[in-house]
Amino acid sequence: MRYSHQRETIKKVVYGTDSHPTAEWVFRKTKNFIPKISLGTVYRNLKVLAEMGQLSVINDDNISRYDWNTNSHNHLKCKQCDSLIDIQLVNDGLISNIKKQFKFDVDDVEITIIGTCSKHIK
Amino acid sequence: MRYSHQRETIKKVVYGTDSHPTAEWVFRKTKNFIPKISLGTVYRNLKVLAEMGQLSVINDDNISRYDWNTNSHNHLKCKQCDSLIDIQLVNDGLISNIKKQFKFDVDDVEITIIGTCSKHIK
DNA sequence: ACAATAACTAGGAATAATTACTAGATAATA
DNA sequence: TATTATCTAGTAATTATTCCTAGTTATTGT
Repeated sequence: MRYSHQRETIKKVVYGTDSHPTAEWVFRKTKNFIPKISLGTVYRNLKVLAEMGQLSVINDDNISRYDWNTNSHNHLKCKQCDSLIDIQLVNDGLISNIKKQFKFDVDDVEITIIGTCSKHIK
Repeated sequence: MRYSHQRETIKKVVYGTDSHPTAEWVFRKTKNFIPKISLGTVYRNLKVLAEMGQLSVINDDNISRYDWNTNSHNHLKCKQCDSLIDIQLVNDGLISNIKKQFKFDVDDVEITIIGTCSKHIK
């Protein structure tokens, strides 16, 4: 893996927000630093960064969003403002339970709580 | 909402499998009964059936899959065979906990356990 | 049974997100 | 500094899905 200015900049952009941005958003932000960057480059580098474990990919309503937080964590998704908020749920015993009950080797537990955030509860 | 042979057939196809099929799969299967059905019709009717609460939509790796099981339930996703298996996790107190801790009104809890199913553990 | 009509369909065009391709640019290396 | 393997910009292609439209069909009142 060779050094690339584009990749480093893309990484900094993702690391600089908690908004779980889309590729398009990262593209627009990165253009501020590298005006001639192309969308394909953004997609390719987001993918390799994810493969290297330097960021994680969230599947939100059939579009990919990216997250600098690679620790296992969960999300609150507000239907009103479409925002994703990081939370940490403790699932003590869940994984070993699944393993026992279903003979299923767990790699990851994805939990998304869908609803309405405090800002939008009337 | 008028009766439609196409919609009823699409519904039967989804209700006849546990495989959480994609629109494409439903399209191919439905063609066995209505050879001239169009993919657009399948998409439109899967959408209205979901809106009517007669089936649910699962977001799997940026493609939509459909499930006759509209009760709240969770999934095991095997990375080897790409299958989704229904499970029922009890989240006693989780929802009220979220409500209290984050002032977040919960509509739905999506849990997907990713890993390797019993068939593919070596 | 029949006409009127609103909802539905097939077929294809359009859109959105993402990936693939290619000629030229650039980082690493000797 | 020359070589070269990897990377990029720009664009074409692909995939999943939605939109559009002329024609079809289920429903309703007569």
